[in-house]
Amino acid sequence: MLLIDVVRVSEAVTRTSARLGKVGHLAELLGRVGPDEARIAISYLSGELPQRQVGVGWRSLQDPPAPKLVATATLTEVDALLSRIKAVAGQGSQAARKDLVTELFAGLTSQEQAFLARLLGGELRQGALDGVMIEAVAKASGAPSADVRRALTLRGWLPAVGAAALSGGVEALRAFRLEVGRAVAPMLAGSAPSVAAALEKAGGQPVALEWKLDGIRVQAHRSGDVVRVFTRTLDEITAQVPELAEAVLGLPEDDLVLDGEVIALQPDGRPHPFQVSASRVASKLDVARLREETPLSVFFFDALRVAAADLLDLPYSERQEALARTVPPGLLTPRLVTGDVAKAEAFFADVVRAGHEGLVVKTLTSPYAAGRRGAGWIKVKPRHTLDLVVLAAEWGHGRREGKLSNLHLGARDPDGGYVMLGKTFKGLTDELLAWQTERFLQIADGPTDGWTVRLRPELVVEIAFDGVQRSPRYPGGMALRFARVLRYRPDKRPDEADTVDTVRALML
DNA sequence: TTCCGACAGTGGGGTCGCAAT
DNA sequence: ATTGCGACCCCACTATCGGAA
Repeated sequence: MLLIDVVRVSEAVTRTSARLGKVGHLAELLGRVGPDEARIAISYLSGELPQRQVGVGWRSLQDPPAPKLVATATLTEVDALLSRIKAVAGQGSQAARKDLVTELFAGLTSQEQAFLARLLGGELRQGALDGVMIEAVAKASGAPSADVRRALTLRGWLPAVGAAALSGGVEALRAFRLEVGRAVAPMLAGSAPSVAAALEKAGGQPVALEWKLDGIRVQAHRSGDVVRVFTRTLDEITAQVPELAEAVLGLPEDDLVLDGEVIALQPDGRPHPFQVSASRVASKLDVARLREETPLSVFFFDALRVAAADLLDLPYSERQEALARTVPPGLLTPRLVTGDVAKAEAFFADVVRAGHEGLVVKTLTSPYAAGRRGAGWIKVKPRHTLDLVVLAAEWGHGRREGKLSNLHLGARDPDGGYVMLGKTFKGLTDELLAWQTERFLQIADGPTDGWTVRLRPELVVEIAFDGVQRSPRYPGGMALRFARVLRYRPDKRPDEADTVDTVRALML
């Protein structure tokens, strides 16, 4: 199959707004792709590369070579070249990699070049990723989408699942099993604004409340004396977290898959800032020294496999029993089972007082349904707010083209002026985007680089955020974590906005 | 007919490792 | 030594579609 066939389908999918229409276009193509190329086609059309990353980003694609006029490149050829680029990028020379990128793009028409550039940049933007592709694979193969989804949970990679479905149908899908040593797609949580709201979502039944630790999600696999550890995106980090391997090897079972969180704790048990945990887990050099300085702790909260028995389909309460039989209390995430709102709120106050992030509320009956947010797990975190001044705004991309979107936020400096604390584009409705674009252009001030529009500091906006973190980037040395717009405050003047001192107090 | 769950899109700050400057 | 880039860790929120109620 030619690359251009895939590009044409991608363009048709982009033009179609109805989800079922997108599925139809994708399924039609999957119906005529050969078995060797199914994996590649599914990968490209769900917005990823079979190689995952190849070390080529938007910057490397700034000056593409002259395009060809006739499309002749096959999927197999393009895939092989990308594999070579990945291999070269892994062993050094930027120049060699650049030559291969040029060779690849020189063999493509401008239409194909544009597609591949977006694919490499991770910005396909055709309105279809895994969710839509699952339906397309189901339609093209004749298998129920539930079987496709289930196989994806266990295998963690849709192109492999899709290729199996297209060649072997539902039988092939049902042959996928949890395999120790290969990561499972992790179960994700939705969110609620308060503990009471989370309990209500759970339907008034007793629920489990678990401490939410602000570290790195880990999935630990043990087979005999071999332990492997994976992140939420299924990347392996075994070498970076030796503490975790040792902890798992100390357990009485040797055929295990556990779900948990690693976090750097201070000697008094309070958590380090998230940056410290993230830095520790990301560092690959001199891990032995780093673990002396910043040891990691692990807390497990779920068991997917214990003593060679798969537990994913069991209700959460039964997985908990298996977990408690296998893992000593010191390695378990603190939890409380209750249906009582007052008790739940007291537990929430406990976790916040201990310096942790919040709670995850879990229904006792839900199976381990990977990849779907909001089903059985709901996170609750405390929310801070500040009234800040809009200092500038940036023009948006994609569906926000032509709208001023990303706000630069400033706190008032009591000595005069404003100190920038970060940016946000979150929480804006289309109506608000339209309003602020018009309003900002009235108060635009000073030169623009064509991207950022500086504003007279006149508008006050109420911002919600999760916390204040140290920042090397901003002049005040601090930045807001996960800032989002709640509403504009036309009732407030800029000289009534919150001050940098208020923000600094929140960081301590 | 209305409601609501799932999905895609739009980007945020911080950090590491690597190659080039 | 510093800088630019790619990748990935954490993530909130809105709009939309289409099946469920």
